[in-house]
Amino acid sequence: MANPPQAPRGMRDFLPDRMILRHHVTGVFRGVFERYGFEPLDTPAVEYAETLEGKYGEEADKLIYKFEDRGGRRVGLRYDLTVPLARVVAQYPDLPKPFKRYQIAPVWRAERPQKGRYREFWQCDADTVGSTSMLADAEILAVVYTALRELGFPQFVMRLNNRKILKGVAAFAGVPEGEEASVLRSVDKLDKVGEVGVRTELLEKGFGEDVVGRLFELLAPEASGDVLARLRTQLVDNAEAQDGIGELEQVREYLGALGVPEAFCRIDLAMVRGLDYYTGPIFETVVEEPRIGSITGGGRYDHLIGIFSGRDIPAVGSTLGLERIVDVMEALGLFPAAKTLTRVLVTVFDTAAAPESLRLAAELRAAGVCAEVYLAEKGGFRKQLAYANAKGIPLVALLGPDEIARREVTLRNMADGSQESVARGEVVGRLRGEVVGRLRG
RNA sequence: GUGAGUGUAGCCGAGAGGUUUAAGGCGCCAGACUGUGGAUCUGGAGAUCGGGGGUUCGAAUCCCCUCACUCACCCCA
Repeated sequence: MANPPQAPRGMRDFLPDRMILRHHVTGVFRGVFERYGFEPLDTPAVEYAETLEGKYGEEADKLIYKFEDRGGRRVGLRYDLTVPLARVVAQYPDLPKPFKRYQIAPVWRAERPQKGRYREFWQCDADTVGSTSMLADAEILAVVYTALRELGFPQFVMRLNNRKILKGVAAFAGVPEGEEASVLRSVDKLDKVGEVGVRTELLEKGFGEDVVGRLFELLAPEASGDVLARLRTQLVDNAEAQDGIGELEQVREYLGALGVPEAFCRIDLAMVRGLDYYTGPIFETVVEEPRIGSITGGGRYDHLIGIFSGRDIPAVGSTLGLERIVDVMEALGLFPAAKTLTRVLVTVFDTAAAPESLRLAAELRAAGVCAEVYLAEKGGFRKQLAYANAKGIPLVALLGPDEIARREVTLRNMADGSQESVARGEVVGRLRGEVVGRLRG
């Protein structure tokens, strides 16, 4: 083993026990997406490089996996699911609008791997294309809320902000033209490094005391009262900011009507999001424990599709980060223990008895029960029970010469070792309740 | 891309230049228990100490390079 085989850096294998958890999560997401009327879409892992480039921002562009195909064409692995969606919408102009799609698929980023961040990871996106209404934005947030709640998350915070407000804040503070992004990047770290940390960083970047001071006049967390009402008066002269404030007020109202409790949302003026293409409301979800960064992220991007089609089409959406969500759920113990989906192991006593075992397994499967046959004609029940135990299969159907002669099956419960004899004809009826298509809680 | 740390059997992990023919635990295999798992006992297999080069009479132990992993920065799910 001079050169042990391994998966590429930052990319991982998912063994069955892991895949069961991931399927559980994506299954819940798919159900929620479809319940809200989003339809499935898939796109290639590879896009032409020019499709991907110049959409995310200067820093992010460097993290796109790029290479040449056999024909010398510059291509790249998709960096997210939003840009491919924009491409699709531009390419198929006849899609009825609003177009609501979801996509659950891997994306790639050539970053240095770290806690909660991988080079290959899955995003679960829901986006609405063709509506400028805040109904669409609120719906996206409701989808995120519903999905996380359905997974069993007891608490999380969806942070809301608006790019239009951020622009207004920068203007109010007197941030020089073209320096807004730099300022906002620092502001984004507020919850991480604190006000002092952000002030220090901004001063180090060369911004004046007055600029930084005015910035924090606006960013000051509320002692009481309403952030948006306060901003209304502070940014009274900035039409765009007023617009953004109005949007958030509307989102807030709709969210209430959609049944999303206020405790799960927070207007957070210091939340920025890194991607360039956002134009209006932006959102992300964080959990207190464990600290792992955001588990969802999204926002409105009214000009992205126009880059491809020449005609702007408004859009809004959010992504749910599969690996981070799985990581958090594990840390929180939100997964029921399950190493396998198989509910019953049917034993094979010997060559002569094997057909009986196969017949039983076939009947169980036809009834929808996940059933496995032990794949050897010898070895004894000892080995077969040890196998069931190791795999975590909860039930074993023992089928030896005695049972076959008596037209019975011995059902053994692996959890407590209890056994009972069941008439051969009643076994399937007895186990029908064991139908499983997914992880059970 | 920048910085720091780690790398010893499938996994965890002692050893820190010379009785190391490299502990121990988990797991694995076999037997006690030839129709019954998870407990216990006994025995067994499995490592040229990430890879390459160097220093030395002697290297898992020191130096250099390289690869991988972890953490932080940047950025982000």
